[in-house]
Amino acid sequence: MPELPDVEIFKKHIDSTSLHKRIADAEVSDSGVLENISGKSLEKKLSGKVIQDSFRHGKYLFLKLSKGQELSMHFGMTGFPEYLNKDDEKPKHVRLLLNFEDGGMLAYDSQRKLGKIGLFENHEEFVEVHEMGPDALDEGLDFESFHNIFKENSGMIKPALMNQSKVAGIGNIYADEILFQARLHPKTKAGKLEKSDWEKIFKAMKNVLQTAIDCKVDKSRFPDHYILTNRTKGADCPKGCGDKIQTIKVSGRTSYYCPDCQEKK
DNA sequence: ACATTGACCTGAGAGC
DNA sequence: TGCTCTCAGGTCAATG
Repeated sequence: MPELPDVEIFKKHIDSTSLHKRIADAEVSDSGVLENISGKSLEKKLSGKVIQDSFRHGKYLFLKLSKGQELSMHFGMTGFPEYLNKDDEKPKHVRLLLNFEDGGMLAYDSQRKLGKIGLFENHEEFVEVHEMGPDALDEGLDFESFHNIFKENSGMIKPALMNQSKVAGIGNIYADEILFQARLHPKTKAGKLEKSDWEKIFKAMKNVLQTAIDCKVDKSRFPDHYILTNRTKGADCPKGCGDKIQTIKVSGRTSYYCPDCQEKK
């Protein structure tokens, strides 16, 4: 589930519950999710630190700790953070637990362990090392720079949008939504797109991602004309064109689209 | 350079 | 109820 809007909601959750709290101690219950550090050493580095700030870049979240370093969190397909009060029941697959001095806790849960936690100097360095593109909602990412990133691309549009080294934050669900709103078939070759198509994609990208955040990624709040509210094969096209939603594999991932609204170029 | 496939992990849901 | 099969919102490496 965690694409850019989900992670932004995670960030807000952490900001409102865990910011400025001091970690009394940390428990790594599965070091399989650690990226560049051992469980013991991460526990040691975390204890006594205060979470001073948080940042998001694409699907990654960073917690800035007192005395420097930042804890990076990626959530894979099934991960999420959850703040807990003393007697709250813990989620099922906690891999890292931060115990705050005040008795509260911040859990990092990841059922499938596809996410990663690490400790880095700062998120700017992290983004560089991982060769990530600009965040999709970065205000500095205007249409010109967006167009420049993609215009030479020769592959299909959907995998290009999901490529984190071009623009960071878009995954399978939101790529489908962006292309549905821009009325472009997911297999369209990027090279065939005109500037006006890129403008549509750019607008749809900013709009869809921001809307998802404003809706707190709660499906029931999304606009009716969004495809992700009824991601079902054979469902009626939410634009009311009369056609039915179909699925197709695009670079290994299932894509939902409307054959009538999203004609292939 | 790009597309495709499988691997990484685990669990939910469908079908029998 | 229990078994097997398929699928899942992410990424990475290997192969064609």
